[in-house]
Amino acid sequence: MQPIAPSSREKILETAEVLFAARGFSAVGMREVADRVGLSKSALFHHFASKLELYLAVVERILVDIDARQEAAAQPKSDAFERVWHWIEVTIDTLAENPSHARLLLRTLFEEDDVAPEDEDHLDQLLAKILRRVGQAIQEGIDRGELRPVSIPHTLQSIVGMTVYHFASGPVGEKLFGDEIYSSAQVRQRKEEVFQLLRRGLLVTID
Amino acid sequence: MQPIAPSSREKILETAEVLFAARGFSAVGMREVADRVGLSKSALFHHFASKLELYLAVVERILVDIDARQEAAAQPKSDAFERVWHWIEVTIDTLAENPSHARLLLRTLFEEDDVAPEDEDHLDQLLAKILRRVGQAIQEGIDRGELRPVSIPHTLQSIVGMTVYHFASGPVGEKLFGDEIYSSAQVRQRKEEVFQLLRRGLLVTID
DNA sequence: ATTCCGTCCGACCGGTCGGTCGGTATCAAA
DNA sequence: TTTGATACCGACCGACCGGTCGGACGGAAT
Repeated sequence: MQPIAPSSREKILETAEVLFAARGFSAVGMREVADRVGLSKSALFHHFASKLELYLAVVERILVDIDARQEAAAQPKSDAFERVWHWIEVTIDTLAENPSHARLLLRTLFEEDDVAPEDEDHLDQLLAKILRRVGQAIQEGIDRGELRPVSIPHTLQSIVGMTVYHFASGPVGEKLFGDEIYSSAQVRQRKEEVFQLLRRGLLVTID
Repeated sequence: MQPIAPSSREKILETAEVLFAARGFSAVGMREVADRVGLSKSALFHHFASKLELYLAVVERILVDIDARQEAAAQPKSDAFERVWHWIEVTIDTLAENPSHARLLLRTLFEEDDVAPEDEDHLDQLLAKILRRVGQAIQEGIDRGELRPVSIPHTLQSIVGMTVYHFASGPVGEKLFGDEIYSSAQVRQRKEEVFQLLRRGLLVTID
């Protein structure tokens, strides 16, 4: 299913991502996507069999991107917390770079699945892979006595909440931070705040 | 605008809350709400001028409830962190009691406002009041030297992320916790995990 | 008995939704 | 030069959307 041609398909995906991220699946019409891309609505259905398929392709693209970025980030660290933090930092970077990722990700995390069983499974596996990577690092830290014996699922939820939600919180976030959530200074501070909170919260001994 | 009769209006609000929370504003039709309540669609428009007004009424109801619960929770605590934590605990209780609250709240937090300026302001003020209450308590703790000099907005975002997101995360949360997020045991553990993370993360000296 | 009002309904409106269909232009392989 | 596949379009479809309208029913006040 690759040789359909890259250019238009890619433009459709990018445009749809922004719209879906901003307003959600059902509030975005195929007509609107088509107009923004500069194609006819029929052309969209040439590239994607249905609206749902387009949506799933958008989500998968994001998950694959995050997974690849985490994978690419080498981790020669021996320190358990440093390894956990390294992955979190990479994820924060990708979320801060493109807010649409964060918003769309948050949607898929808490929205009821209207999804077909087949593709749902695929996306779930991608997501599980990303979470498992961080979860296992925490578990190893606990086993080695470096980290407190926290609940892995609960800690993952906290991490997701502190990262994905932060960069997805649109109007409210902008009200709290004055429209500068995504500025490099604010991103740096976000990292620092989360880092301190997690370090003190997770480590057994703080130096 | 009170003597419209409580019964039907209340049933509409409750039904709409569940639907809006599960699938969002645009994915829910007035016909569906009407059918679930057992009324005709026209009857809904008798009680609420438009779909948007119904949605705003649902959101306001939730915010007022949370605000009232926080207000009702007396806080004779002299300890700064205990006061902060007390409010967080109350909020966690209300979110855990009715998942629809958490989900709908999360939606309004990060979804773009399609809202009219007037009512938007009203809801924003309610939300700001709830956040300010916790924020000021943290600030006082910092001023008194009990809490680390953290960024108030960032800390608020972290708290929201750890509480609202957790109880709003539908399928993903259920996959992590085995369909028991809202069980009293899991809620208790959630409190404990968040408590430990915040206590160690915020306090200057941990005893 | 009449008036009035809150509550509710069925029928209907214009518009938009996701999706289909027949057809055209292009280009490469035969 | 024909064939076939890719990319695209305009016109169209049935279903459904939020919202309106005129009227029916019942109880309370006059």
